[in-house]
Amino acid sequence: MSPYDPSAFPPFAVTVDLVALTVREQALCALTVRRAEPPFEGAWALPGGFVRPDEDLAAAAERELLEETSLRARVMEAACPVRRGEAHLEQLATYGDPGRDPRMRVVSVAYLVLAPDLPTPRPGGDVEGARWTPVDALLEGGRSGGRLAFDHDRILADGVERARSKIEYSSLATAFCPEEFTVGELRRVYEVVWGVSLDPRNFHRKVTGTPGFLVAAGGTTKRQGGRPAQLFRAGEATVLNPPMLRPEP
Amino acid sequence: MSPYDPSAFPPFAVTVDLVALTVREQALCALTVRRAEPPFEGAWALPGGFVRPDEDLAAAAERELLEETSLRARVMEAACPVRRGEAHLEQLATYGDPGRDPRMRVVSVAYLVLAPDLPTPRPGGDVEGARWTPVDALLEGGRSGGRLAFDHDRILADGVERARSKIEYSSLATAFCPEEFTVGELRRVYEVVWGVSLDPRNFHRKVTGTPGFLVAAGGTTKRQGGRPAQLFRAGEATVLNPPMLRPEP
DNA sequence: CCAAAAGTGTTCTCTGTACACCCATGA
DNA sequence: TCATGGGTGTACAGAGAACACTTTTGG
Repeated sequence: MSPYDPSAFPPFAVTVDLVALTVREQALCALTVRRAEPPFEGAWALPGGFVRPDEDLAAAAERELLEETSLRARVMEAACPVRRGEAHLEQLATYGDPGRDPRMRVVSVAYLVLAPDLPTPRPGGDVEGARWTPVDALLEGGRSGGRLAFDHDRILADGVERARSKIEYSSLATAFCPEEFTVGELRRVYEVVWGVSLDPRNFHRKVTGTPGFLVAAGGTTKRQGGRPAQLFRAGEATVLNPPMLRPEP
Repeated sequence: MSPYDPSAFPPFAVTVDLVALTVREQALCALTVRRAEPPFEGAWALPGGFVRPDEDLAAAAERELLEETSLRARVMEAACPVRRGEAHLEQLATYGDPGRDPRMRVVSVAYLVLAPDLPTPRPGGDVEGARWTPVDALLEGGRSGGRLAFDHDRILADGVERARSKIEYSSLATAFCPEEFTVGELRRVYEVVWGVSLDPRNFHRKVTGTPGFLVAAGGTTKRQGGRPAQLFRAGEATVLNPPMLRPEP
């Protein structure tokens, strides 16, 4: 059996699935779409679709995201900080269990998207209903709210875990923030994603003291509650050294 | 365009490729095979092959590894320490650039294998020549020694980087060791994989002081040079907290 | 005035680092 | 005896945790 006989390879379908996360209303939310056809008709699922014959995997993920949310993402390469208005996109893992799709053999490459909160989570194109759903309701509370189609529960769980661990040692938490943000807003991202509460004083010293993490945006004030806060943008740093420590409960 | 029309999916070939690493003679080595057919006939490549129609991706990786090295691997799931004689296996990433194989569209799921040094790196089955090659020669020194086939240089680089960062915060370095090993042998693993030298005294305190990392194997001595050293086995811990810090040069 | 969020300073503790020193073997 | 690697003790510096305290807004 020669490893590359072009005529004898088994037929596989290849898709991309998206774990698109954002922070909305004090909750970590994932983008879900409602399936319009069987199997799992009417069930919620992660957005995704076929990779086209001459399309790169990451390009397929970007296209699907754009089609369903009109959100532009940018592939994360080493030392590539997220830019204005663009979401962060990275490969998560590949799921190819035989039988994960009841009709045929489908290998799905999952991508993780970290996006700032959007004014409208407007569904676009051919998708019936797309919306942001709190991941807590989809994962642990999923017994009542209903499970996601296929193995998307596991893909979502893997994506959430990747996001939780990655903001520990990278500057990726800023991908959840708008272009300009305050230290308190960034702290709320960490608190929501990790489900903990952090000391505001120590957090402030930590993030402002890490070179390259934040740069002052000049504009020095904004209303959030009490005293006006300085505005920052994401700096050039991509890795946090020393990392942000996740407290244990 | 419905996302799951069984008759309309584009044809893809799906393969697994292995980045199998071990520590031999003070060098981090990767398993390479020599290609017997075009394209890249005669060139070195990572071992790999087609996923069978009803085979899970991880099972395909295990099968390929067994066929080419008679090495048994075990899929790494959360909280699953490596066991006696078995290698560690985890999914690395998926590579699907159109044109990465000149003949057809091939999506390759790469797996990372961390193995102890083997008595014989014996090639098995239908593979012409399989051998362990120092990764330094394959990566930076690759200009002279010759590049790997396809995009395997990049896959190998990603695998090495994953291994380097993963032994920082997990107990995976023990996967490079035989079942029973000394603290000095474990330290040499870190030194070779990272390409640094570590303080033996502090390293000893660190690893023996981390609960669950090492357990004394009873047998208390062995000859390695000077004074006899205690023998240990890998403990139940999988994550290192606090992590092992990689010194900067 | 009070509540709420933004910042700053200080103290304590923990752990990583550097290095002196002793132990047990082979040659 | 010396060289080699194994293992312990100790002192110093840096960073995280806890928290007192000041600043600046809105109500």
